[in-house]
Amino acid sequence: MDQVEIFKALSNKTRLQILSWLKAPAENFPDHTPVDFENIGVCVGQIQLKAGLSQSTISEYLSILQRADLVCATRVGQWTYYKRNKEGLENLSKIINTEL
Amino acid sequence: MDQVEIFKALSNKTRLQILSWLKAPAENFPDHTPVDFENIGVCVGQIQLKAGLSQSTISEYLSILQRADLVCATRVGQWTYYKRNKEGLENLSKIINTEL
DNA sequence: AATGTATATCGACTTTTCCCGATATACCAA
DNA sequence: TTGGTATATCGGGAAAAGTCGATATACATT
Repeated sequence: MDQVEIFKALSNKTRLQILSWLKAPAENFPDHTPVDFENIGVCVGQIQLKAGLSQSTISEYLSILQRADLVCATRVGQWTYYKRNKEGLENLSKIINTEL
Repeated sequence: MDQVEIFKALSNKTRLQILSWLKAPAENFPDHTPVDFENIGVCVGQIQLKAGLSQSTISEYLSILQRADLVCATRVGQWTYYKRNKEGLENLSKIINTEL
């Protein structure tokens, strides 16, 4: 993954918020249907509701975050659940600590 | 400093390169006039030469990095020397490790 | 098969970023 | 004070990102 694309993914207030929300899904999505979102994540609709932007925008934002390896997606039925990508975030941390 | 602005500053190939060059100025700017650039940094002209973009572009890029607290500037005579901002980079690392 | 719900993709418009050349400013040297 | 060098700022045109509504796709239910 191109480093620039990682930072581009993070240079948007809403996308940064999404990532921070996904760090603590239970606190940030208390109304989420009780699937095991600590493991599979939060569905697009809940994120959209919280973000207050259009469905299409949030869907695109999530795929930008996914392309940057910052979140990962799991499709279950008609829902797509997104959660933090731990490895991608650790990789980012390493980039900052060793290359910049 | 707004977090988004920090990531925006980093979402450009040239600006990322500048930051990585400034991590090891002695290796990356061997032709630099022997001022103590480990301490005060590298002047704009040398960075511009290495980046291969126009003077105005590099000057602007450096001020974007400075506004994001990623580099700091020292004016000496007609030169402005830029170096890494250690604190700003540590702060960024902390943001990623604790908030994302 | 028909309908309903969740998400993804498309087309368009607006705002922001990229990057330049030209000009301004600051400093130095003769 | 005149001219030279280094950097900063300004104005602009092209490209990319932000964001939407409309539409497509995928799946579930009847």
